[in-house]
Amino acid sequence: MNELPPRFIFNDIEPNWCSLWENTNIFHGSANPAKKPYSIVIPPPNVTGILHMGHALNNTLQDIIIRYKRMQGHETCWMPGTDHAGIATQNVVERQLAQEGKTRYDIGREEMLARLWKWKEEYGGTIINQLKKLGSSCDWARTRFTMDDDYSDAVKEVFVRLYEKGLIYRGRYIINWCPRCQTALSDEEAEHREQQGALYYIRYPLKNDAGQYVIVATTRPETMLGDTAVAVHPEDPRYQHLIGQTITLPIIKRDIPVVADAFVDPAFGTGAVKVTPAHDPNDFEIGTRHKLAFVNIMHADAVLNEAAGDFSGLDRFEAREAIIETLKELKLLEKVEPHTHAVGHCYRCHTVVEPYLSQQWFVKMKPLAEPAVQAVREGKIKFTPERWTKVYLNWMENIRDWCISRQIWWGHRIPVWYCQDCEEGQNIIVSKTTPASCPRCQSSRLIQDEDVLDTWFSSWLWPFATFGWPRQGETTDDQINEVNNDLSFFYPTKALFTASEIIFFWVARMIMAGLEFMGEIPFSDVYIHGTVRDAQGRKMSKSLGNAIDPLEIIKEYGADALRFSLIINSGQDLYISKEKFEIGRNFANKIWNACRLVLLNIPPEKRDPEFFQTLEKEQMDLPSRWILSRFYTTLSHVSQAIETYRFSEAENLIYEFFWKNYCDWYLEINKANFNNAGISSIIFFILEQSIHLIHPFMPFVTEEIWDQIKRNPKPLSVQAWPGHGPQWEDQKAEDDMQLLIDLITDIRNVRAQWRIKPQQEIDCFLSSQDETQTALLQDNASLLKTSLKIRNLQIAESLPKNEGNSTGVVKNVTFAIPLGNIIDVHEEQLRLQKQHAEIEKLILNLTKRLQNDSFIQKAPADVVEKEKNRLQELENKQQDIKKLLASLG
RNA sequence: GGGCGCAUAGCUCAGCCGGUUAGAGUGCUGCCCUCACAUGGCAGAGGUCGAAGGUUCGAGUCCUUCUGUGCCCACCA
Repeated sequence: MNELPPRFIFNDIEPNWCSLWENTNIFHGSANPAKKPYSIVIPPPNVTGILHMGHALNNTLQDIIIRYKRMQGHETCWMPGTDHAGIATQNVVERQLAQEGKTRYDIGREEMLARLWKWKEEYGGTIINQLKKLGSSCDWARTRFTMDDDYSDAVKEVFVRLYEKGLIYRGRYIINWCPRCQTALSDEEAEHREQQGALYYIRYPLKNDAGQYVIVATTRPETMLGDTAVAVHPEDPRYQHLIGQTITLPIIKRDIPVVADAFVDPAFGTGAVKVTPAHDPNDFEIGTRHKLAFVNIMHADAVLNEAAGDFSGLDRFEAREAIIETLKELKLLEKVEPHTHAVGHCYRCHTVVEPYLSQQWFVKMKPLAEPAVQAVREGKIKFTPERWTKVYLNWMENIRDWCISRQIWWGHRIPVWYCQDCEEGQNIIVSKTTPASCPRCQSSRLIQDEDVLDTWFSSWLWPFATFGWPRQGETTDDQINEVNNDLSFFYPTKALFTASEIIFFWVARMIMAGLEFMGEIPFSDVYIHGTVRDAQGRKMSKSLGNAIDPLEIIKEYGADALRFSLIINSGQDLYISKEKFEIGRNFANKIWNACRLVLLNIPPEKRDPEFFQTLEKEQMDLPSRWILSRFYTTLSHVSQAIETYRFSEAENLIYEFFWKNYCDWYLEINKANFNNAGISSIIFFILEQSIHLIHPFMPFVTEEIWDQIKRNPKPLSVQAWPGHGPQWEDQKAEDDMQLLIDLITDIRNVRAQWRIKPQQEIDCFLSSQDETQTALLQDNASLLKTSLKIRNLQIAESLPKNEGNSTGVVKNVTFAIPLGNIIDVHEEQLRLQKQHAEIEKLILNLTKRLQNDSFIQKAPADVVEKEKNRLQELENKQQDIKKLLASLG
């Protein structure tokens, strides 16, 4: 045991535990009717992902609770895996291609998919390995990918079922289009950011009234090339005469009508709106209502097309400039006002998205949302913190249809075929497998839809597709049976941990899918943790260069340090700088060194954590009764905190107990008492139990210590959580010990004040009017003597005459330290006077309160009682201080 | 434009149901390299709990308004 180093060498130790845990498969869970299930599913990181602080926080939280539940004897399963991340992954491989000077169209779909899979095989495991380094106790053997064969099967099954139910439809609508990725995006995938733009006021001349014009205002003047009407509010008095008139659209010279539509807000701009049905969602509505023409002026890459006349070939932003110039020349630009507005950006490549008219597949959301709203309203699913409930409900109640088709190649291809020999609109075949012929006309000229599904259309099945759905019940072979058991055993899962940004993308949709396909909620608790930011409050990002790499922290401070530090700061959003991780590093080191002290002083044959339990509690000394009480109250508070998802509080309790109680007091007091069988039994017991308590938070250092202790061949990860010990909880012991601690602290203060050398011994007189207190002091005389380096300790009814004593009062105990001529009487007086004044103030306030009839009548009796006792105590103390002052002369 | 947070020691934050003298970490000051740990020990200084009202016997804690700050949602072109 002598080779235990004085530092916790995490770099050597952590990888060993990672591989041992994984190789022994101890985190594997399977249907086990003898135990209660506890399951969570990981929010699958993108295969393109590399571990950032958000992942580290998210996964540490999950690991804490799953380790805790595992130790409590649940059959646990933490399902790991990755998400194929359609657009993100395709972008990565497209960038590789670009270096070869190629695009995906150059190499074709098949070759591109081959490259994508190759990339996935090569790099897709990166983040999983990084999660392992964190200590995540996932059921690694189960690791799933959202494009695994059976997972794809689930996705197709879902598409077919929804289609057959009439909840999936195809249609031409305005969607968010990313001109760079050249695909449709859902509303959630368009991130709106405030931007400084301009509002352009343009004159639109009336056709039959030379010189007259209407002024319209727009932020995107280039879209005027696609205008097919001008709209005004039907009751706007300014424009009554215009309704039904014709306008000649400048530049393009198209005749367009003025229509009346209640959508128009008369207060905004000029109250007249240009209508571009093919390039704006509202205009699309107006266009539909008034049967206007839909003129698309852009190619898929946002370059203007032939419909733009002279401007065709220009990019949309170039066209904007050109149009403005032209309008100026034509004297049709009335004015330009600065205008800030929210502009949508692609959440993957940050290009400004274009509202674009195209044919896409949609999911009708209202019918799915209703039960999902219900489940949350009825409290079947609870959000923590609770306030996110409202955010969820608000979104769900205003939910819009979900555009699920993407014009990319990496993903689940839409299971739809079009018959070339059937009429448009009647030619759709939806099928899980490739159909041989058209069921209507038997033609075999079928073409599969080119598009793939939104990545989230597979992610939303994660809680049950990962457990084998939908093969459940389809066959009876043994392997499938096991799958079936897993699904019914582990579904629904218990808790979901994620960040607030993901509520709409994923959480809400999983709830809908769970209810729709499993008939049951996917999880009962949703824990929303804070965002990790840098010290200035900015989001951590690679482009800002302010990111702290969790892997760097693991290398420098250890995974335990990373985990502990993140969690202790996780009460709200986290503002992280490197120094924040020192607390975890220092604590891990402290635990390690406490272990060294204990192991170096108690040889293996003498390690007996059961021995003390054969002793009568009354025979134990105060510090022992105190530390046992502290341990068991801490244990129950920590358990409670974890159960209610108050993780930072749990860590605070542990930190306080282990460091401040166990190390600073119990071990310090008993350093010389290792040969006492009772004491060393307790020292060992508390150490051993503490590492159980700490293990979910800091698995590596505790596992290593457990290994050093060698009490049981199985890893600490699968040991039992400590049982409760109400018989050891002892408030009296805690109070008594606190008195001694306060007394010792005060006397040390005196030593420090008068510059008494640490090694110098002193004499000390103690006195108390209270018999039980006197007894307490006498019983613990040796503790006081060693803690304070006291040569002669005298406990008497009164203090000796003051001849150069420094004195003080703690509760009802007075003390005097004879120091002779080093005492400056004046300073000593000042110190006591200051104390006296403080107490005077307290007494005054308290007396006032106790004299208030309302307080006596209305406050609870125990509060009044407490206050009375406190007043009594303060008055005694004041008397004591007066005496001490008098003795100074 | 709506909605939601946050504001407590120099800094970062705890403070659950309103009830003793508001806590911790870090930083700062002083003393200690005492044979587990200087990533340590002991002791200390430091707060009118953002502002103003209100409810209450009693408010950091509940209510209202305001100020500052952060986030989310939204089809005012």
